[in-house]
Amino acid sequence: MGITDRKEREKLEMRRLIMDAAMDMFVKDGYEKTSIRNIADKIEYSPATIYLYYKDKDELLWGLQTEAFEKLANVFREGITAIEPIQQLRQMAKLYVEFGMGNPDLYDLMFIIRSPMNAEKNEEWKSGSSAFQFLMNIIQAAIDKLKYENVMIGALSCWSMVHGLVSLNVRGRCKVLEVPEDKVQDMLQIAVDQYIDNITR
Amino acid sequence: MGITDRKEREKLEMRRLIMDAAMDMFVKDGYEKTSIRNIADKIEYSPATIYLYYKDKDELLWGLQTEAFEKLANVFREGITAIEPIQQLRQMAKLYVEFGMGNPDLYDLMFIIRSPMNAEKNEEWKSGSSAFQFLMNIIQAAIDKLKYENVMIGALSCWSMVHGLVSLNVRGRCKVLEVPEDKVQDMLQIAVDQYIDNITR
DNA sequence: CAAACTTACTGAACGGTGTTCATAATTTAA
DNA sequence: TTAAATTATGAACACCGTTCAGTAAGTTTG
Repeated sequence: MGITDRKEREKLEMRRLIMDAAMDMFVKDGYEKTSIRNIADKIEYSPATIYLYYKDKDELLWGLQTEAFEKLANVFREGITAIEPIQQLRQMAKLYVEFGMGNPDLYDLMFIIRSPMNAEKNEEWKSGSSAFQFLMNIIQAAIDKLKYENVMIGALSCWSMVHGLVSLNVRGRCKVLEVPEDKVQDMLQIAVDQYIDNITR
Repeated sequence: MGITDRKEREKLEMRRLIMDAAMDMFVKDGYEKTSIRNIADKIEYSPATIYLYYKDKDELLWGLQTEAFEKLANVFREGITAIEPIQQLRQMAKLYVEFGMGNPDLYDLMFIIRSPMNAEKNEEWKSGSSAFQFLMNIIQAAIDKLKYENVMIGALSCWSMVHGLVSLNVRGRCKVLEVPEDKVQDMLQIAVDQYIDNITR
């Protein structure tokens, strides 16, 4: 039955149409402007139609999040060129911070916003998991040269450090430093480098 | 003129009434349930009345944030008993994490939510600043025993570490660890302790 | 004391949000 | 061609923050 196949295809195309419009708006106009109604407007469908393809907004955001993680994965794939694990860790940390500072809305979606973490609880946040696994692998490979005793706690610590720096910045808490914007950016990189210095034996 | 004084008093009382109701709801029911309309309901006034005492919701949240910082300051005042600066840092970090994990909604307000950071930009986030200053003082006092070269970068690093741990948790990103809830809590403390070990000479 | 003025408060509305559902339009099957 | 199934939507619901004309209360003045 070819019709069923076409229907299947059309369903996927519609989902793509919605996803792409949503991602566009998200990257260009940020989270706040990305409402179901606005997305519907953009693709010239009724808001109700979107609900035929996505259960609710959370599910849609969860889809966006997954794509955002693919973006970050690509950044890592292309940017981590070193062979030496410690160097890899350095590159990874730098790329992470750059990604976060350069795509604050996507970063929000991936690591800060509460919403999409509620959708499909049993999908286990697969996209995020694999990024974390990637970090764990690097730390595992470098464990002899690191002061960490436990790979998972090490990975968590690394991640927390860079996430802490990025998220405090993204959410405007670095005002307390009373230091100009670009100076803060430098401080972040210094802090990251210093951190890796401190955890290497 | 006694009347003007009374009016002044009544104005302050009304602001307190609103603040208290808002704080109550925030702590008890979280951010989402705390709407202007709900607060108005609780204090048995019209929503419009609240706007006679607070310019907008941001200003109200900013007030809540300030009070939350006072709470945290009290936690520090009572909980930091050590004399030795490194020990003080240890205590502070522990208290910070406990506070964040124990009061996730307040933590949100103080360090994650975007809203109240827009209100009154020139007030310079005084409440947050003094908490950071407090951290800087401790690090300054311990600088000889720390691997930091710069007090501010050191303080930023410390803060980022604990904030990273807490905020990843509060926002449900620690699911990737695939480890039970209480185990994560332990890992946090280990990570914090380890971090302080790593930055001490 | 009554009238004029000032202040405090509110109901109703505006434009926005996510979401649902009966109904209409279209496509497929008989 | 007609009946059945799918797909799309308009209108509504219940929220949200916010504004503003109008009312009610308190204060000052004649």
